[in-house]
Amino acid sequence: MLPSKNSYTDIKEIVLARIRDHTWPPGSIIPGEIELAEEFGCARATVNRAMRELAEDGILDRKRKAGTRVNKSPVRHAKFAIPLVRIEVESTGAAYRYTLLNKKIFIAPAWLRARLSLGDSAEVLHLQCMHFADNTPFQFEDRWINIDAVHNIENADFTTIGPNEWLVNEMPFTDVEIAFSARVADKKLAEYLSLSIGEPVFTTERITWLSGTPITFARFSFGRGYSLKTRF
Amino acid sequence: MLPSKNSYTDIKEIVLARIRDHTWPPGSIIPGEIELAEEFGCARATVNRAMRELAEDGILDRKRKAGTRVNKSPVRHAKFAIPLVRIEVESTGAAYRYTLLNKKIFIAPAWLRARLSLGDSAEVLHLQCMHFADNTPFQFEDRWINIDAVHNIENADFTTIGPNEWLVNEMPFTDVEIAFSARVADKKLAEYLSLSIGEPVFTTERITWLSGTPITFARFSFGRGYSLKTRF
DNA sequence: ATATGCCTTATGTCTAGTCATAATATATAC
DNA sequence: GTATATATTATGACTAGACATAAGGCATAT
Repeated sequence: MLPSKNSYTDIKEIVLARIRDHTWPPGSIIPGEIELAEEFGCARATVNRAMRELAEDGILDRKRKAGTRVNKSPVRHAKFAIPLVRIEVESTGAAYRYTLLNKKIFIAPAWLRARLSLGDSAEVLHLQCMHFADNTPFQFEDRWINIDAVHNIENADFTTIGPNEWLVNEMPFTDVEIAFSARVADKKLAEYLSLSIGEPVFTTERITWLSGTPITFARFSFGRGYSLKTRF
Repeated sequence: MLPSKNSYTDIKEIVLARIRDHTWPPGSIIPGEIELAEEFGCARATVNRAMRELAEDGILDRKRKAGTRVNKSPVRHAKFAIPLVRIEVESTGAAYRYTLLNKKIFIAPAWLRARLSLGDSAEVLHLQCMHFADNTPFQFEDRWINIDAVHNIENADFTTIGPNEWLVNEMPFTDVEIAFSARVADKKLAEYLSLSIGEPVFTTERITWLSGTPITFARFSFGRGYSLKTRF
């Protein structure tokens, strides 16, 4: 029986403390919600919220009937904000500028069909564009859009607004896959980003789907020294 | 007045749909929880949960009294799992092997003191180690630990268990900063990771604190072709 | 021994309230 | 006009219940 004042954040703290001092060692099952609610002198819903959030953070593993366990390998979850490039640039105080380099409709190449599970003759809109911060190259965007899946695509000219921003506003999506990697600058990329050939380039790739239908594949290549940060 | 069956996920869907079809354009204020609860025929708590989760996802911006607004720049949040290297390697089916390369106590160098806000004569334990997947280099770990902040550090020899795994099990932390970037392989790194000098290396850096006290700084350099993926 | 279905149980979700708190808007005092 | 106190209001947190659902375990029939 603990003192009266117990919020769900307090409960989270207590549970975390018990995990850290090995009262509840990794892999062990912890008492049920009802029992904990009694111990903490609060409603089960309050315990539930605390436990749910700890499970979302990867600290606990919950299963109906099976109960709640302390996660064996403390997989931490880092949350990254994925803002629009424009916002990201503007938030540094720099002026944002956008340029469309290429825009053309293709039959999807084999590698793209494989990535997006597209049919043999699927048409895609291929766009290449640059995002600048105070006129220094910030990001090169290489994007393919599945034309069949995106309504209204013919009404977008992408000369003033980037495909990312357009899609975010016009096109809903349900699933996203993001990958981060380090790549080598080839001739084209070096030229666009004012790099030397062979320089490392921080790259993110994104695929989005709308309930199973692939919408778009995009590769973002960042300028020299870019670093994606998060704190939590 | 909508049909009866309304869960908080349904409400999220409806709200998202209204944002996407511009019923509630970006920046606009949306009806209060009580009003929405009436419309959807459910309790305010249910609307609250839907709205809270949408706010956590960066879709909405909520403030007491001010009300709930559609976020102007739809900042999406990507969640990455940060597992232990060992688990990451083992999950690919490969055999994990760990080697300690160096272990020595130093007076913290200036750049580290600046990063961790350490005093002039603070002592740090510097460790370098390798993580292998099936005997191919997977990750090089370069780690500095603030000795004053970590109890029991003298009892850890780090020959069989990596510092990351040891710290996760022994040392609580409250704040983490993670940065991702692409770097160039220098001579040492190329040697450790079986790369050529100048090759791009995917790098993550991590700093952790325990309620304001810096615990450790670590830089992880990954082998060729590594890519950090997430899906949500 | 094995497969099927039922029962139990812990979590998941929900309701209809209450009280708390932060931020705005308004009224008041100077 | 400006600063300060006050009322209002929307979200935040919580309670004590309820029913839903998934999954483990047990009993039964084959």
